[in-house]
Amino acid sequence: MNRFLPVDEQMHVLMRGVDFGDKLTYQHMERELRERLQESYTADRPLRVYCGYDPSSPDLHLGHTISMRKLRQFQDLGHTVTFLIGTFTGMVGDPSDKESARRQQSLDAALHKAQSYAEQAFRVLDRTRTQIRYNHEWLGQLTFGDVVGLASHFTVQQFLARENFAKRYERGDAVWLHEFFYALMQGYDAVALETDIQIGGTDQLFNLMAGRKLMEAHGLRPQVVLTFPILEGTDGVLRMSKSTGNSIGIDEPPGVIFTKVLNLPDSVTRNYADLVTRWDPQTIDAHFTAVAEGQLSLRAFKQQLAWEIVSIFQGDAAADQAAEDARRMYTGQAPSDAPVFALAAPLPLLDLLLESGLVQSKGEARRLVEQSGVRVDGELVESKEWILTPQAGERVIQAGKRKFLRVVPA
RNA sequence: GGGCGGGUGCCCGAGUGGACAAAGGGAGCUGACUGUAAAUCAGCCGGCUGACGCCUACGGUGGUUCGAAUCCGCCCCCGCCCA
Repeated sequence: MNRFLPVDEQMHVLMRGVDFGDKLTYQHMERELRERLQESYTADRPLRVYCGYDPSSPDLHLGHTISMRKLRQFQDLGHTVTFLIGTFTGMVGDPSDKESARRQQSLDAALHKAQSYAEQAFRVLDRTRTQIRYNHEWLGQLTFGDVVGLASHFTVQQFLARENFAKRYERGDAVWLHEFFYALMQGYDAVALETDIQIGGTDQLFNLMAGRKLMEAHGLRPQVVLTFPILEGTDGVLRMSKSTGNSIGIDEPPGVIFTKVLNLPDSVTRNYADLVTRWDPQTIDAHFTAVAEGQLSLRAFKQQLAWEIVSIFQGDAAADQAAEDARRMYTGQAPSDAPVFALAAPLPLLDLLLESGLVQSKGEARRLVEQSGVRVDGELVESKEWILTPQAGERVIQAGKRKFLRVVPA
């Protein structure tokens, strides 16, 4: 009795969403994947699959989860998955997605962020079947001679052909030598892990291919690479990234995730539905057809999308609560997770806003009132002189559209 | 090592002795409109203050001056080019 599903069934699951810029590459990789799966099936040996994540921020966001969900599929099909944390590569910073050089960080800083990465990863991955590795373990061991050896497999022209480097080079901006090393490092990860398959975003193709080249140079069979589309950020313009402030973290409060999804530009809803949800392509098509034909409002669809996304990472109950809170906020009521402020003695409203953290300074509080942005129990505050006195029951302060505070007697 | 150009508020960027908390843009915030979106319009956008005003701020430091982001000395950092 074989523990693996038939190759065709595995292929059906695994190739879903795969995206290469080039048709020929797609065909090659599809063929190679099929071969490997067949060998795995015949030999009853699981494939080694990995994806690397650089800890540039302490939190994983939806963009990370695309490849993670693919890893999960490999796990569910019985293969061996390595969640690789780029503690070493993270110090250098991947230049792939940047037109300007990224700032470097220390190993300590990278390790610190790696901790929460590993923990958050299990919102998607199966903890019992995941190996977590850190690439400083082997990259930190390489000698200068080793590095020269790795570098000798590439030409400067190959790097300068990359659009991001070419642009900077033409503009006269700095292209640092160590940025070239990034691809070597990631490529060497594949060597060190002796991997069968590496997955990543479409922007990672060059780095993944570098892995193939280096594996061959080390007498290993080159890995199969699979790339997937990039998730747009909440601004609908740039790719999702914590540093550009357009990300949705999977560990954020459910209500925050929910409203962030609701507020996505219409233009990216398809991108999110395709890449983040658990829905199959037919379901997604059906939804968008319904929207196009006016049977489903895009707004209602976004509600479903938001619920789905919260549910994936935090469960159905959290999603239900987030949906309810979104509705309450829309009608001017405090959401369930609004902070509570215990009022012991009479306090000017401006001070209350400041002390509760709703605003950053008293000037901001003043401005907010002047601009008709503050309500107490739904009633617009027109005077900056308001003083709140403790009284029985809960009162709701609203500052702007989104910030709520519940005031209760101390 | 040499030549040249830079370091300004969250970001970009103007400003070369007073009218500068510092043009303009972006981001952000509030309001109107709207679909809880986008776009658009209006306002706000260092801190304290009811306000006058005060404090902090233009890489660091020390000067010149009634007065400096602006001038001078020293220091730190960065970019391009040449070697």
